[in-house]
Amino acid sequence: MASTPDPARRSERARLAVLDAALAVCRDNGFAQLTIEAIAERAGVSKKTIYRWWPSKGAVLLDAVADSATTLVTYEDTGDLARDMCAQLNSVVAMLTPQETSPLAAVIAEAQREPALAQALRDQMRPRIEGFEERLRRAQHAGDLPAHADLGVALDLFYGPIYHRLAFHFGMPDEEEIRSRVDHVIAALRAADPAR
Amino acid sequence: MASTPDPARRSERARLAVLDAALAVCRDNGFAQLTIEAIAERAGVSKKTIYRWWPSKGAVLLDAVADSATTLVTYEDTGDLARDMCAQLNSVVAMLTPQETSPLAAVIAEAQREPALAQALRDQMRPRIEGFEERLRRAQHAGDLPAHADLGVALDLFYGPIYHRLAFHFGMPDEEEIRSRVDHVIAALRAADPAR
Amino acid sequence: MASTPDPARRSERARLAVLDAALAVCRDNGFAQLTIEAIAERAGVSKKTIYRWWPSKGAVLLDAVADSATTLVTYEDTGDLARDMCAQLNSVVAMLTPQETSPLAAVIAEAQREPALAQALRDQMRPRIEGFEERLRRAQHAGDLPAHADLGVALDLFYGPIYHRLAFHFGMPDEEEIRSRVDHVIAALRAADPAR
Amino acid sequence: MASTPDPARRSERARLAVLDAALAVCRDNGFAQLTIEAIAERAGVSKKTIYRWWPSKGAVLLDAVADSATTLVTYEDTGDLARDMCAQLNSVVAMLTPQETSPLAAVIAEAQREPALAQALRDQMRPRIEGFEERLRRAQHAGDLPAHADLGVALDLFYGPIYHRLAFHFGMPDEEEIRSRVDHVIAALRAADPAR
DNA sequence: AGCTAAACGAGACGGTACGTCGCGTCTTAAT
DNA sequence: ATTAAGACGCGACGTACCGTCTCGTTTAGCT
Repeated sequence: MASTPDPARRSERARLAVLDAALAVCRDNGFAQLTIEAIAERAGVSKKTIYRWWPSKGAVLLDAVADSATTLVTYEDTGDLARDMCAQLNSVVAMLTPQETSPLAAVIAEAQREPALAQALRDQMRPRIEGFEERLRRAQHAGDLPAHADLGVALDLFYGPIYHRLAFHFGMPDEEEIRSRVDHVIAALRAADPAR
Repeated sequence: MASTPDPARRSERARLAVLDAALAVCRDNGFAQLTIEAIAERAGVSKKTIYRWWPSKGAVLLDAVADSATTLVTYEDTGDLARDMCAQLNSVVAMLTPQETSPLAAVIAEAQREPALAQALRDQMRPRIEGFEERLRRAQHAGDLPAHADLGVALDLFYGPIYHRLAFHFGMPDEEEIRSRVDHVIAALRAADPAR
Repeated sequence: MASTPDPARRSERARLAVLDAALAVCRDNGFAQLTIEAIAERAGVSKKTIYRWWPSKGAVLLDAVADSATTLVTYEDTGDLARDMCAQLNSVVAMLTPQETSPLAAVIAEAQREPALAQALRDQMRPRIEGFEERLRRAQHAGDLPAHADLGVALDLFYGPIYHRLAFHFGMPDEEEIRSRVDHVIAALRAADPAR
Repeated sequence: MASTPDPARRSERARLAVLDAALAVCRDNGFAQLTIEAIAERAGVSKKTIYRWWPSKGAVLLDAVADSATTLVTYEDTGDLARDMCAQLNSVVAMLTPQETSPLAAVIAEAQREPALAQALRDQMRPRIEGFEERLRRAQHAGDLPAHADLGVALDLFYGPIYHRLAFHFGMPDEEEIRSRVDHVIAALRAADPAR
């Protein structure tokens, strides 16, 4: 059995060239022009090499985005929850701006077509969500949030505005808008009564 | 010059067949199989006819979705804001379930590729948003929400969770989850202090 | 059932452009460069159009050769069998010269790889062989050949030298060589004793 | 400079495995499946090894065929020219049967695409042709053929029928057909008058 | 009611990208 | 240094849809 190639023989040069090219094509030519052939040509790599190591162009892009966004996994803790959340959300917004040429936006869009990519994207999100929850738990211990605050609700409400805007191309929220939404969400989490 | 066809001569039969076929293909075969050719074949219509009346397959789908979701424009007013919002959001969730074959989800996904479709989608959303804002203003007059509540924040926070889930295929929220998020948002809107 | 396209809708322009391009590419670039893509590009035609109407590149070439060699079907009858056979064989030799860029040689070579093409080639040869046999029968009636002369042997011996040379790239026979072989064959047919 | 490898270091095991595999793949899977990769896999040899020692897959096949047909170089001399020629031709026919999987037929077909292989094939044929001519010269000395018989004509006419059949897939001649053609050719060579 | 111009079905067309195959070159590790 | 293994850049393969374009054939609106 030899269905999957031997990773030991993999060319690091080709791998990096492909990931770079994927980001470059997306940034320069937009999502629509982002084809396997364009990536291959820009990377100076054969299509075969791409297909050997990635199942789809979405997977290439996901890898590329993941490589270029490792910082997002860790959540700062300045002691000011609102400030930390704003920093994090503004980083995400920056990655999604401009929406038409954002590799991350492209991955998300592609995931709507490819269930397999959606799965991979979700897997890749998991550590970030854990970082998020950890930060929130620290806030709970610090007394910034009540102990009973629902972290699932928090995740949806903190991140929801960004993806609501993304879905309908309403334009990404600016820093002020982020701030007001963060404040609302923190207020909600503090006000919520689990005994309702 | 006769670049645009005469709408008076338009075949209603063909129009309905196309819209039905678009929904049917999306539901039966999923987003990936949703091509103009598949719609044309299923509708028993020539591709030319589709291209004569719609600029793209996304536009067909948007029309089809709009036709099948006219009820969403108007917001109920039972006097209970939380209940009304839950009803509305549950309707949206129902339209997006299952995500893989939801025509609305497909339109949103397609809009990520086609800026023109994104524009059309936004235009088509406007009356719904106005309905939403109207309902919220009634809530303000009824004293359910403070007069200074930010309707933009409200829109993002009420709808955000759905599209956050959609983007990453986290699974649509169930009724209970909707309820808890709606409650949080209403609490946030009540708690927020504009003088901050 | 609609596996084969409707010939009534076929574009004559495209058909001729393809056949011309096939011959041109073969003549200009040689057999090795003769690809479907090269033909399509030269013809200003999409690959799909070629695949719609021909099963393989060999079939295209066979059609092109057949169109350009209709004259070979009919055998002259000047009353001089040797002269007529030489004329015919020299025509064939001309079609096979130079061997490296001869479309007919290419068809024959391709037929070695594609049994289906070999069949088509044989079918397309049949009327020529009938013309050959008819000419020989006239020679028999004219007393130029004995009545018992074996036409199968005649076919093999008249044409054999050309294809022997072709197979091993010995160089096509010139007119003098053709003449001597024709004379030998006629002598053989006259000398043969069926009662052996 | 070390462009050519050192033959002394050549692995005889690999060499034989490659030649065997070439014949085996040709016989088992036919000409179309006969690729360098298939040979390498079947031989348990790396592609690099093949490319180190042979310029092309045709060359491999030619070597393989030559190794397996050394007997054809020498012409028997039983004193009966017709019988000896029939024996020789029947041997060739046997090598070309069945045509679709005959390695020799494959070499000839391949030589139509690769001029370099055609040259090598011709070179490899030379000793056989010399054997042929020698046999014919003995026939001349024995009085079986006239002294002025044209050996070039003889070569074309004796071998021509086989390659005529091969080119058009008419089916190889059986022993009886070989016999009748040989008899005709001998008759022609005896009848020909060089003073014509 | 008949005429005529459009919209219609069908589907061929020139393209672009797809995902695959085999080529001939190359790199690596193990004899 | 040659070998087995196999990744690599390359280019052609045959396919799928795209959006455009004829074709006859309805069919709707005007005479």
